[in-house]
Amino acid sequence: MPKNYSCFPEIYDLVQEIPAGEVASYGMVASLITGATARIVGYAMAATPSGKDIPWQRVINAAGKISDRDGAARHRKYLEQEGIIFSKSGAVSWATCRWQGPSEKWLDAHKIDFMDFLEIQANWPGKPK
DNA sequence: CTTCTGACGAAAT
DNA sequence: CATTTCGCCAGAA
Repeated sequence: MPKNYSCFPEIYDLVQEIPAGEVASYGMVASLITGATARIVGYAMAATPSGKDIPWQRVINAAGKISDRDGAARHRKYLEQEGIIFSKSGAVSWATCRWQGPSEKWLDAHKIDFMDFLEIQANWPGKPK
């Protein structure tokens, strides 16, 4: 497994914008960060520094499932404690708990035009009507 | 340079 | 739904 990517700090910064009770996919996070891909975000979560208040558990895969290896059960438990509901097949409902995106403050700080953001957001999973 | 390997994703079956 | 296939991309060996 790789070690350090230059975009990790930015990824962590964005993940901290996700509130309890909501979840995002690796791809969603990557879509807002230049140079990042869903895979890179996955690596970042695996290397999340402990004790820095980074809600890594709120980032799951595009299928709405936990794609963890060993700590899958623990991962799911954390989310359930935050109010996330899992279906019988083990997936969350994007329509009800999907993160809607970062604050405008974050977008501004990272120089992302709001209209561009809306375009990106429109392609996120489980498009809420 | 080549090959392998992922906390991934989308499309096809 | 679940599985398979292929695309993806930066490190490690």
